[in-house]
Amino acid sequence: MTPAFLSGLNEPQLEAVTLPAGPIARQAFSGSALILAGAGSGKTRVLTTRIAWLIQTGQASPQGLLGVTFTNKAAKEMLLRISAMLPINTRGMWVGTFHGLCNRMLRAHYREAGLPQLFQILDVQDQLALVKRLMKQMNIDDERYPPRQAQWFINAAKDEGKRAKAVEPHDEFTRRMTEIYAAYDTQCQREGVVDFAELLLRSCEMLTRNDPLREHYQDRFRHLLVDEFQDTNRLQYQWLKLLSGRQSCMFAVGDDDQSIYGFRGATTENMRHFERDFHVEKVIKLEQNYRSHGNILDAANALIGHNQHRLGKNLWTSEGKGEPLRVYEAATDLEEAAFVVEEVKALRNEGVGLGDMAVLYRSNAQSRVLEHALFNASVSYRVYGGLRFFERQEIKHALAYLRLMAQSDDDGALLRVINFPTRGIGARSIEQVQTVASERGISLWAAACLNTLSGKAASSIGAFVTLIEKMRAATQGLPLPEIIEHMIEHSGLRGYYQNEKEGADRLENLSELVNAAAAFVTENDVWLVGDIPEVQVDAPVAMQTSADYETSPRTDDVLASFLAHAALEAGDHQAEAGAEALQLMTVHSAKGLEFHAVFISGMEEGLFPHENSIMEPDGLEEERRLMYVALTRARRRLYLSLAQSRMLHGQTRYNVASRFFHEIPEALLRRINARPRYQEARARGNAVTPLSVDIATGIPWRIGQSVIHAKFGTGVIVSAEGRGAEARVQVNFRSDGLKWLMLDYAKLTPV
DNA sequence: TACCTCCACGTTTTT
DNA sequence: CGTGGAGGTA
Repeated sequence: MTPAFLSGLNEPQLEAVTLPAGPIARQAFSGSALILAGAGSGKTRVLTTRIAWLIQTGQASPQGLLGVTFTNKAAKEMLLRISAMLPINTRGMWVGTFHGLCNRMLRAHYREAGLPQLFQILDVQDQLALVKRLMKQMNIDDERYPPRQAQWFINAAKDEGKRAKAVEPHDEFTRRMTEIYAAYDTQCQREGVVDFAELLLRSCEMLTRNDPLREHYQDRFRHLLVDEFQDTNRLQYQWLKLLSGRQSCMFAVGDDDQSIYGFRGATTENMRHFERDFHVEKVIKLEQNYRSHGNILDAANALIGHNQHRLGKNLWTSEGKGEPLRVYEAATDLEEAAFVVEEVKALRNEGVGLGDMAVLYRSNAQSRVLEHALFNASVSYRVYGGLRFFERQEIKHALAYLRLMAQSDDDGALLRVINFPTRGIGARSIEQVQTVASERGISLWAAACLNTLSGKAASSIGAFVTLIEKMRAATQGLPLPEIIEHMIEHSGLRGYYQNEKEGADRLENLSELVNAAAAFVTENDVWLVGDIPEVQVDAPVAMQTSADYETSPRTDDVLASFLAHAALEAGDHQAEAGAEALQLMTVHSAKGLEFHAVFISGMEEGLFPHENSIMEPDGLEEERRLMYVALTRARRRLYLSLAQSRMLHGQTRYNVASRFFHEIPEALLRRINARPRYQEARARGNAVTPLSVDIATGIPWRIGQSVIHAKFGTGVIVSAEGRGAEARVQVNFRSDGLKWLMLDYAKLTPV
């Protein structure tokens, strides 16, 4: 009998879903599979159907498999689809993000991991604050050693699986960074906090060190299924390997052509390593695309074909060719934006939903001009990438109070709120506490609790300590939303924002936090008491038992879970409000999404591909993959637009068209306007400055003029100086960058 | 302590 | 051109 959920799959999809797995072969890991799934080829469907099939056919129990994704959204989607196919409760399944699953594991085995029971998770902001604090304490010059770079260094090292002592310092800079890293780790341990990368690293170390524990999980997870495998970094791959036993089958789905997070340590090498380490016999390719029309796919295939390092695949569709790609060349960024607005309005009038259109750009800075134009035209739009709910100032303050109540050694939390709202604890008082803390190697909270402070500090800080302890005592045993309610009231946050002029929104967000907590409790009650106990291991190691969890969840546990949730799932980048809004986002954010119509704006050398990427080893190839992602977002209509001049960093820049135009067959492109000429643009009042050179020759050289040079190829005149025979122009060449040329000698041809 | 002014900086960012 | 952080001043 064929399960209903298998119907409608195409041949390779079906093959992937029903690939024999398990102990058929004797070789370790055999049965593992790599699914090379192109954009829009039904990757998520294959992954979830595979899970359903494994369970339905009795090859796996819901508890015996592990499903890993990168985003919370993908994890939710996966669970949703599984429960649509099978009548099972997905709640206790180990399906989640790398970080979420690591968090779960570390909570269950906090002693083995060497962590306090209620360890807190630092988000990016918290982490940076800690690094800064530490560097100040260590007297490190933050000019020579910028804290951001230290943070980057630490995360990069952790993503490689390296502790400070494993880093080899080649020079003074890395030596210093390593020092900071070591101190940072010590401090985190002292405070009982972990950053994102630490969740992974700590899990890996625990599993490596603790044989019974590792064997327990290896034995339990017979099937490991990984989404977006091309985005895994070394550490994540190591984690997956540690969880795979001799009986385990790994099912990895990914697309090397959509690997766009190399700058964060993701490496497609993992795909090659995977084939080798897990004895993958056959790579299944999903190449039929269900999203886009043929011309769009042809363009994407042609473009990505310029990359050298590929596993190789070609998308195709059974749909027609559709429309050509529309290319619009504007004189200025303002004109480009105006074009987008007009076209969006036209499409809307044709019946295309605003929410089914997106404007993509390479970098966030490009959104401003677009927003401005859209706002003036009263087109509703939504920009991705703003502050998320749990990252808002008032929410961070509230969370800091909660963190302090749960786990007082959290210095970052203490520093955030010890004088917010102001309660007369100035820098001097805090300094006193810090001195005591560092002298004795204890947390700020512990230092504040000692009676060693003098003068004004003693009483004000004593009052703060009492405040926190009172709130803790008063909320003991209360449901989470009431705890938060109480805290907002008694911490003084409510009072503070009530007096603020712009406090209304913030107060609203604080109420929203209470709602979020209520929702969290409702959604997770089973998880808290029901799931963790089965992680019990009967092994001769000291390990907490299920008994710890069988009673109803302690207030602290619920609070800690909620705080972890807040850190790991900071919320949507912006509320879903008004789905009928044009979507504005970076190409990175667009990954995984699709739209009827897509505008890729800023198709210029220096912007896309980004100038900084050209220097990096795999930089251009990653930019091309990024472009590939951008192209494949569109279902029916695709616009590529560029501006000859654009305001960037307060200066007008003149860029040439992106090289990616030359990598797409001209037959697929339709240029929908004549190349604007600068004179005309100027006449229309656009900022195109005439060249200050004396035009003795009669050739109307102008700033922004596109030219061709016999040796350097195409470029744009960027600036000029001198007159007559002395006249020189600076030209921005596509391949060779900026060059100064004597007008009299260089044989420039206007384009 | 709060506000203001000046200066430096300016890819991408699932967790 | 805008922003955010740091530092100075009322």
